[in-house]
Amino acid sequence: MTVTEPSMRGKTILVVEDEKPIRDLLRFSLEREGFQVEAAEDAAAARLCLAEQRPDLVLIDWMMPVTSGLEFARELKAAPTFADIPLIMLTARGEEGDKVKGLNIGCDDYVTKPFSTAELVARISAVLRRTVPGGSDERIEFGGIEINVAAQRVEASGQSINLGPTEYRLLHFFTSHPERVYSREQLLDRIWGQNVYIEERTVDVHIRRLRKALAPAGKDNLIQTVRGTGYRFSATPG
Amino acid sequence: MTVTEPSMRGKTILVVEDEKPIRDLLRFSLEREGFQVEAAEDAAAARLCLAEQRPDLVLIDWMMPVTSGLEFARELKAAPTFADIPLIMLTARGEEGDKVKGLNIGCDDYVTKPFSTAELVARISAVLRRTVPGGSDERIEFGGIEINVAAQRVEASGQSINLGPTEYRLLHFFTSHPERVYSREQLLDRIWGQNVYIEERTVDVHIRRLRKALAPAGKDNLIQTVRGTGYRFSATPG
DNA sequence: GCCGCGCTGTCACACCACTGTCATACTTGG
DNA sequence: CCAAGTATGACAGTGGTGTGACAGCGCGGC
Repeated sequence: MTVTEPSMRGKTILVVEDEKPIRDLLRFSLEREGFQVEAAEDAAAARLCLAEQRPDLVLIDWMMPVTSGLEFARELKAAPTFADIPLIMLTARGEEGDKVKGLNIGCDDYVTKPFSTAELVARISAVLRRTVPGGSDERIEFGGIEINVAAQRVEASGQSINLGPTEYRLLHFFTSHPERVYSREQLLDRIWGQNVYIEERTVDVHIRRLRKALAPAGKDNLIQTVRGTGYRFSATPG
Repeated sequence: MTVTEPSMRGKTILVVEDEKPIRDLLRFSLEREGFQVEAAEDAAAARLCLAEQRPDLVLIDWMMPVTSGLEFARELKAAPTFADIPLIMLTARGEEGDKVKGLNIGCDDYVTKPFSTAELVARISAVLRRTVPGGSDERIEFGGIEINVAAQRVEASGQSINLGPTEYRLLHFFTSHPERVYSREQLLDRIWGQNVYIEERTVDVHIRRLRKALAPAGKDNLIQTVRGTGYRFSATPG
């Protein structure tokens, strides 16, 4: 029985799990649902997979030797290239809840062991569904700003723009979602990650840093403030 | 005490629940948090509500006579107009299969009964938070005024209109409820939110500000004064 | 190890758009 | 023409936003 809808089929999932039986179970269940599965037994192997192919979702076991799942998750979220890949963690019962949430990584969901494969698949589908299609494009252009995603390089009005990781991700998000208002809260969710506890005003600061970086190219006015709501990236002024 | 942040205030929630006590409890708890609540006791009534007003979120009880919650959820997600409205299901404890089916249909979260209202509100807020306004490029048009909900932008007669937050909400309300008189009190309730102590005359002032903003486009006459009653938004003069 | 550097999140302060209220002028219906 | 209802302009307070500064952190070089 395959409950997964067509849009999920062919999505690649990277499974990071040290115990072989569980790893095999996961691979079996997920492949039966039509997912493409890459499996890694530790963080090192996972890094190799990531270098080779960008998965659509990463599934990480909380308990792992050498580099723990938490550390690896943090590592992923710190890397601008991978930070926007959705993340699901496998935790043992009892580790869940406040303890996990307090740890400030931005993962998208938790599944507690023991889990039913049906629930796991359902949650994976749910996360993938709300993850917007864009992301792994080679090149993005909007309003005279050009982003070379592979090289993580930004150009505006012919000149090259130097950005910190967060500002890069902000701009990347904006250029792929223009002409829409986003609240500070939504920006935190989508750029810093879900379940991350950061002051809303911090968004303002990064907006300002991004504007400052875009100013020399005269592109800072693309970021518009919508008072009482949030920010909007748009080509038309006003 | 209201824990809900301002951005949530005024959001409309459609509650579909057949048992009256629970329905009343939900209405009470949600309204206390500043949500606008529409309640329906079965799928048929819910369809009526949907036809009249588009809610920001739908809360469906799993167990319902005639059309089950699952069926109704599926129906919603199949309709292009409503598919992007976030959905939360109320399920009985232990029905893990329900959870899975729900998530597979595309519902955004589920809450198991018995639930604490605090948890319910938290989950509703979480879902609303990550929902972008105007999910499917929603556009409202009336009498030559065009509102781009996603971008929170207004155009009239080709020119762009700049509005403050309150005027925007006013216009948004009017364009989605045209050809009908609203008293100052009703407008205060629906735009400022209930339980707010504000002079009724204040409505006049904001009406005037909105008219002023629409005047350059010649659209200020769409807002009509109904002496002794309130205001009406209408295309036909008089 | 120690240092310097870049990046991050937070704060305090300043500014100004927006808000709610009032006083006054105007309109309407009886 | 009067009384009640509404439009309008002005105004002070509020709160949302811009901005510079700063301490903590991770990292690479020395």
